[in-house]
Amino acid sequence: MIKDPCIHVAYADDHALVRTSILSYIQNLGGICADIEANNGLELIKQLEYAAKLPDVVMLDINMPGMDGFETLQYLKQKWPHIKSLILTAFEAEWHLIKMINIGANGYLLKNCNPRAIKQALETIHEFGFYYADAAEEHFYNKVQDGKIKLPHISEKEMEYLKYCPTDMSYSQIAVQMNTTVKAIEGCMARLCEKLHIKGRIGLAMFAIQFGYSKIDTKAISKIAIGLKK
Amino acid sequence: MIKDPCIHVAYADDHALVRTSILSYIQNLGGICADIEANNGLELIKQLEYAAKLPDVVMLDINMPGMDGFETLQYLKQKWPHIKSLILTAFEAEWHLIKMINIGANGYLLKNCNPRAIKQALETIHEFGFYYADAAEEHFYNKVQDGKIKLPHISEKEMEYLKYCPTDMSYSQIAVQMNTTVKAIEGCMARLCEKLHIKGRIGLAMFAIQFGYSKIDTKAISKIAIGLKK
DNA sequence: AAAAATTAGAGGGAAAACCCTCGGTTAAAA
DNA sequence: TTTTAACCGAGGGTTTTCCCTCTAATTTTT
Repeated sequence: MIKDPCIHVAYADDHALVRTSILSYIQNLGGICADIEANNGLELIKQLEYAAKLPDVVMLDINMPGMDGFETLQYLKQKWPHIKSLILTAFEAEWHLIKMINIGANGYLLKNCNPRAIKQALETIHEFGFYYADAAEEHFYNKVQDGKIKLPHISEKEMEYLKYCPTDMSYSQIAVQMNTTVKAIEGCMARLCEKLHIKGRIGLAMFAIQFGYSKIDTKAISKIAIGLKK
Repeated sequence: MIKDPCIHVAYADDHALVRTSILSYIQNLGGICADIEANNGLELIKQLEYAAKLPDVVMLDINMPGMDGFETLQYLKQKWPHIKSLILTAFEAEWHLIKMINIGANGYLLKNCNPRAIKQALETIHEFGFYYADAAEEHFYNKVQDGKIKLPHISEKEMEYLKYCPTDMSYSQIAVQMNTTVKAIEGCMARLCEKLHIKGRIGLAMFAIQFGYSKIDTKAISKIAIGLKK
């Protein structure tokens, strides 16, 4: 059997223009072959199931509609543990990085990185199984792996509260939705504030938005603010 | 003089990997020549000032550190009115679109568009001065131009309030920062709610974040939530 | 099985945010 | 110029949120 000199990659990102461009860019750099691209995690998984040849490395965006990067990586690691992964994301948040390391990401790259870094990342991951941008990141990675840096655990109720948090609903309305009492919501909120070292509902709302516990419909809020219906 | 068959473009986007990839992609499509790229508006303008030849079309991202797409376009239209512009943004918000049309953008394209659309957009803008993705967008564009769709006016005080809105500061603290009283803040908030058809401070906070009236430091909130210092 | 920790929820009081009305000022329009 | 309209801020009352304490249930450790 002849050794394939090419690293085969797949890439899931909802920004088609960005996705196609990046794939075309890295293919032009040579040594890399882009076989599969998808708009979100679910699409990617479907394609992998029917693929003649699984990719060596999967590149994943975090924010995607339908199935996001976290869920997708979780599924991939469970179904095809040997496939390597590179997270490609737009914003710098240790929360995301830690979460991804815990799930088992093999590399993590920001979209504002030096363009040449992506080829190196893919090659390093393919060869050694890991990619660090620098020594500091490697140090951080090791600490997370050793359990020295942990994400606070967020319970089901708390997640549900976070979902309603960046909303114009009052606690009594949220209580109805969550089938509980105002007092329960207040407790939920107080505990979250404590474990996240965040002060007040607005802070929690920002947290929820930034880290994907809640989404806001940009398009809708835009229309409301302009005064168009719906 | 020989006619230059190539459309010269410049592109400002803080995501270097995305920027380089997209420029490389469109150059490969042919007929387009990428001369200048920058991390933000200020960098772009500096480069344009010393450029031997100004580009035909400038592509702009909206969210950029330092100088964002709005400020940049405003400056460009005032200094070099003949340069055409194409806004390239990740998220769909009529608010942004209207603002850009008002400033004088020649085209507006989402990053999740069909990759081929970008070449067409650049060519159409270069030739005719405008690009619409479809008839609906053209219709919308005309309505904005005719003043049939307007953005509510936001006063200085209101903008300042919006800046502090997605914050854990209480109104009394904000009042100190803004050198005014709690009552003034409350009035400010009530008027904003009315003109934006938004209910409550949290809603306004979401609005402020989404439309660039305030920024949150993702990195900082992430560290706080994990419990690391700073 | 006892002890400790985690999670959930209630009470009550203090503080902050919200709502409605109104007067005064400035700026634009008739 | 008179009228309109937008902007800013105050008063006062209501609702919501926040904070502190305490109890109960469940889970984990020892």
